[in-house]
Order: sequence, then C-alpha cells, then structure tokens
Amino acid sequence: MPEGTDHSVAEPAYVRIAGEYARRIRGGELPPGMQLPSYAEIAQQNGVSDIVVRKALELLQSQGLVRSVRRRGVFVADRPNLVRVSPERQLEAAERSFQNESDQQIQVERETEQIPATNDLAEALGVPVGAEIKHVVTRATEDGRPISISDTYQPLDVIDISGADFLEETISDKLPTPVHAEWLRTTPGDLVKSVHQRFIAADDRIIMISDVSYPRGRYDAFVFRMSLK
Amino acid sequence: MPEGTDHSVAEPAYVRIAGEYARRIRGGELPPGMQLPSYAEIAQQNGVSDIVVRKALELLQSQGLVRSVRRRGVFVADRPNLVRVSPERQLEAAERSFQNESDQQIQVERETEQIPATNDLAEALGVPVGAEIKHVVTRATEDGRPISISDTYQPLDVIDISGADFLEETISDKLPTPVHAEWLRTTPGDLVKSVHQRFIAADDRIIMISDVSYPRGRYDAFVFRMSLK
DNA sequence: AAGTGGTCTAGACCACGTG
DNA sequence: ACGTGGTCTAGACCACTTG
Repeated sequence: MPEGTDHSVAEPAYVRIAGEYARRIRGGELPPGMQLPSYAEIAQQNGVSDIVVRKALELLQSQGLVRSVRRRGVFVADRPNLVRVSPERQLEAAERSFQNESDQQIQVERETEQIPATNDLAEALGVPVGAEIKHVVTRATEDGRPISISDTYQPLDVIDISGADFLEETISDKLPTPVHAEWLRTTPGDLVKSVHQRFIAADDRIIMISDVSYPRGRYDAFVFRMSLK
Repeated sequence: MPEGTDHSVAEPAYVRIAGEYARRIRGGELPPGMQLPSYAEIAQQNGVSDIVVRKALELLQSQGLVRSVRRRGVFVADRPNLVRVSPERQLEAAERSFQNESDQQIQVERETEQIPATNDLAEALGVPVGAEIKHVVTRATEDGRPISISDTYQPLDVIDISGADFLEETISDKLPTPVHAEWLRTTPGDLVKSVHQRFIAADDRIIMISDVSYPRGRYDAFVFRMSLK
C-alpha cells in the first residue's frame, strides 16, 4: 500500500485517466483506428497498477470511445453515428440507415423462415400460440466485419409494413442473445446496443416487431431526426 | 490459484452470475427497490471472490438493472422507461415527458441567465463569439431525488421554439459535466444518459440547443414513439 | 462495532497473435 | 518466445451508514 496516496475522494485515478483519453480522442489527437499503449505502458506512465488502467479503459469502452481486441490491443473506435430518421425515411431499407458510410462496402443478407409462434412471440404479436409467423434474420457487414443483426417477426397475413401507423422504438443496452453475440463476434459479457421496434396499426394491431443488435463501441451515439411540422 | 478450475472460455463466472440476476430481476422475482445480498454473500454463494461479484454487478448496473448506493448496498432499480414522443407531443413541457410517473411528485425548477457565447456555443448556435445568449438550467426531482438536469441555450431573439421545423436528438453515454454530476449526485466515474437536442428552422438556423443528463440506472431504456402517417 | 461499497495493489494463469 | 488482453485471487485501506 503506497503511503501518502491521495484518497481524497473527488476523482479516482481511473476516472482521471479515462478523462484524459476521452479528451484526446474527442479532440482528434488520437484518430480512429489508432492503437492505444498497452495496459502495462499506460499504468507505468501514470504510476498506477494495471487494474486501474483496466477500469479506465472499461469506462471508455462503455462510452463507445475505444474497442479492445483480445490479444492485440485497444484501439480508438471508428465512431460514425447511427442515425435513425423519422418518419419519412424510416421505412427505407436497412442499408440506408447509416450515415457517413457511403464509401464503405455494406453488405446485407437476409434469411426467411416460417415458424410457429412461441409464447413470447404470440403475446408480442397478438396471435395465438403456435400460429405460423414469418421470421426474417437480417445481417449486415461492412468490409466483411459484422455491424448488425436483427430478428424480425410478422404474422403471415402481413405483406409489408405500409399498414403501420405508428412506430415505437426502444433503445437499451443488453447482453445479446447467443445468436446475435456469435454474429457480432462479441466477447462474453460484452453488452450490445439493442433497438426493439414495434410497428403498430391504427387499430393497435402489431404489424411487425424487430430486434436489432449493434456492437457497442461501433456507434458513438444514436441520433433521431424528426420533422416537427 | 484453485486447481482444476474450468477456464474454458465460453462463459466467465461474472457473466453467469450477472445473467442469473438479470433473469430474476426481469422476471419480477426481485422487485424494484429490493436490496441484493452484499458482495461477500453473493461471492460465497457462488464460490467466487468478491471481485467477480463486483464485475457481475457492474454489468447489471450498465444495463440499468440495479443501482448501488455507497455504504448501503445494491438495489434493484426502479425502471420506468423514459419515453420520448415525436413529433406532436415533443414540445410539451419537460414534466410531460415522463411515463408511468403520474402519481409521483415531480418538481421542476428553472434558472435563467444571460451570458456571452463561448466559442463552442457560438459555433453550435451559429452566432458570433461573445454574443449574448439565453441560458436556462432546468432541474427535475421526484420526491426530492434528482432525476434530470439540462442546459438550454438560445439566441436572444428567439421567443419560443415554435419556429423550429426539425428536431435532432443525439443519445449517448457520457461522463457528466461537474455541474450535472453534482445535481444528480452521481459517484465520480458514473456515466449518465445524455440527450443532446437541436431545434432547427427550415433555413437551417439553430433555434435552440439543449443538453440533458439522466442518471444511468434510473431509466431502463429510451423509447421513441413516432407517427408514420 | 460491524458491515458496506469504492478503490487499489501485487501477483497469477490462460489462450491467442505477432514477430 | 514474448506480449497482449481477459479472468481471477487474496488482501488492504477508506469513509461512511446502520444497528
């Protein structure tokens, strides 16, 4: 135990270190893709143990500022904003939901199957348990790297979502389903940004529900644009 | 080092423990406000050291499922959704943005001042540096407990925001400003949910900008409702 | 006085990537 | 062979709350 260490509450070492890196990243001094020094190095530079550095970088990771790659290092995150637009462009294809990625190679693949509704799905969609429903899995990659995966469910009699009058989106941080985790190649324990969508008709019928997962650390923030008039 | 421990990648102990509690909380077995066992107890029950338990509960905290109170314990979070509605009700007063809280005592206080625009503010609002602008601080409490604080800035010639044609909202997790942290009484290092708003006129003039902070762990998720027609 | 969560140390093993 | 990040242990001090 270091004697005379300042434990005067206010600002723990890991917060200070995280703050410094956050500033340098936001200021552009550390550009996207740049590798950070190793834990050991940062620890030495700041005169703390490596576990403090780990906490600091965890903090940065939960802000989406860095991503750590096992056995390789910690890197400044590419940080395009994920932009969601409402309502007029909301219904465009998934590929269009991304901003600042026009140069990138974004590939989207879909798989469709027909399944009987589980209890949860039946309740969510308002259909009888066991009723056949349509399930679409959509996976997107950029330059071969996975950037999103979604499960979409709808009753068989729904042709498209033009019958929807309202859209409700719920954003949260979650542990991904095993299937989503595998596709996004997240480390066990990594949270993902989850967007749950419900397309609702005027008679409150649920037209479609969708669960989308995005890797944390890929997107800096979610942006919603909406017309007020 | 315990010999024969299974370090077979797949699922670290802290993820397993976090998952168990997440399930029990989501399932209602552990109701909002209930105190969890102490680190030491959970550690003993699961045959791990307390640091593993800490990581597990950190994971729950970053999902907004629990909140930890220093020197008292860890509690299941009250988890009303923060609902944001677009566009028709978007412009209502802040008090109206909350759902399922109608019984609660929500108090809102405002402070207004006039300040010269800093570089950042001038750029954000599109006014000359040093131009006088209006700054409003809004603080909300529920039963005396702080639940949000915001800084709102607008040029002096803007009377209200009815002149705005578009609203852009950016949601992210951030380290709060010192003022916000103090009001929300967050522990140093705690992230907050930050909503940055820009009210934009048809001629791209910025009518108003606003930075709102919400304590993490108070809100389960952000919900956006929008009309599609 | 006992218990709590928050911070920090020093040290260990693992599996994998790189040189 | 070495370095990396990921996981985990055992132990310590602090400042505060609770009974």
